Amino acid sequence: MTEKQPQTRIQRKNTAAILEAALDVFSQYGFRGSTLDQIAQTAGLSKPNLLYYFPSKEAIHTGLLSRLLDTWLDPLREMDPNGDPIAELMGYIDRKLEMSRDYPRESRLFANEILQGAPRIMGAIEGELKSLVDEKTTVIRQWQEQGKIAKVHPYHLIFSIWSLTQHYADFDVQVRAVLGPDEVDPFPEAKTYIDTLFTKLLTP
Amino acid sequence: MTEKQPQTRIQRKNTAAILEAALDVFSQYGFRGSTLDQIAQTAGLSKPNLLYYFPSKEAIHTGLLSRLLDTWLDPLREMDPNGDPIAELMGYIDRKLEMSRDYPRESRLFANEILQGAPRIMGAIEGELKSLVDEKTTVIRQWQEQGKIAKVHPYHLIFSIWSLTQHYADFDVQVRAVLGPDEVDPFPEAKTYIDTLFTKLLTP
DNA sequence: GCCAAGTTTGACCATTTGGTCAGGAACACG
DNA sequence: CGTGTTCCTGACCAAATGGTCAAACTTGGC
Repeated sequence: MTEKQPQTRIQRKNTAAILEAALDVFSQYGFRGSTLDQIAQTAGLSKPNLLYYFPSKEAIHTGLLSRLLDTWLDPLREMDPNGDPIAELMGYIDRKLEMSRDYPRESRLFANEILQGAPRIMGAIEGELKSLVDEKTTVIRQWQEQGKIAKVHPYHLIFSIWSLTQHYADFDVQVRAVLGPDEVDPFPEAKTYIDTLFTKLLTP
Repeated sequence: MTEKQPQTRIQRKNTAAILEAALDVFSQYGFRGSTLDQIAQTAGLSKPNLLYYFPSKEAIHTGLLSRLLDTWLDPLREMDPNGDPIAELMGYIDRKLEMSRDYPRESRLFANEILQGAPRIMGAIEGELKSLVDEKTTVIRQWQEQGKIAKVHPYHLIFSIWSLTQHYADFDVQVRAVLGPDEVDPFPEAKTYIDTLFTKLLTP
């Protein structure tokens, strides 16, 4: 609310470096498992200097999360109630998978927060996220009434999109380990698989 | 290797209490985010007493993980190459979902470990887990050659089963928050949804 | 080139953390 | 009931952790 935008270039540069470093660290170790020293070192700053820009460890984490949630929900927001139902849903699914490929740390940061019981983000989940999902499931239900897509539970449809796409970010090391060293990039095949899956599921 | 089984009843009782408490704590905060004091308190023991049974924090965690992996892979092991393909796969899926319902902490412990890059379990993933998956994907491929199930990427099929079922354990708080306070138990509907999904996907 | 504002740091602090240890309490068992 | 073994604890330790602060150093605008 009363927050001011960074003014000087140094401020802009350093807050960005801190958030970048914090994303690295928090996404891997979770809030409690991460240390300020670790973040400071990754950002190339001293710890007191870090605390010059953010008042506390918690503030950095909160800063990251609030920043994240918005972009995180964008793909779902883009789903157009007036577009072609199958195309809109497949578009959403593909965008979500691309986010897992391009922003795996963000996905893991989120996963870590939820795993720990979402203590710092429950409000946004029960608020923003839930209302967006409520809105979009209503659209999905309409599409189903019109016979445009198969009748499956709308909320669980959303959950399945989240889980299938985010899995490739959150469980990346497992996916790569199981596929073996030959497979370099699992995403192309993942896309094919997921597209097939949802096409078969949603075609009425 | 040179480990001995707990001998006395007190040993049995206390090691069990410790592992139980450690599961509670580690599954929520991950290895680095958990403290011995927390585990000791949850187990109802003093910290030195805890360290009388386990030599270190790491030993408790390792003990938990090695114990877990075996039971965790059981549902997949049970999949019978000579049974009916669809029935066998659906059986596996249902068993996996039941594990998410009945052992959510184990699922979260695993998720936490993978999120952190699997530093303490990589060996088992590249070894035991990978060879089991390799074995079962071969079976799946045979089923596909015989035209018994649809031809989809076997490895990604396994990944999708893991992700969809474990999501209900790992992201439990999010699922419940989005479904709202009326929905008490998301699992019955989840089972229906997932069964539909894989039936549509796998039917040739 | 000066000065106020913005930036950085070393030294420091209280608390927490993983872990040790000597000794005492409880137990098993002849 | 005695005694060796198992079990438990309070006191302790060094290192790490989140955070503070006064003082020094840069920087930008005039």
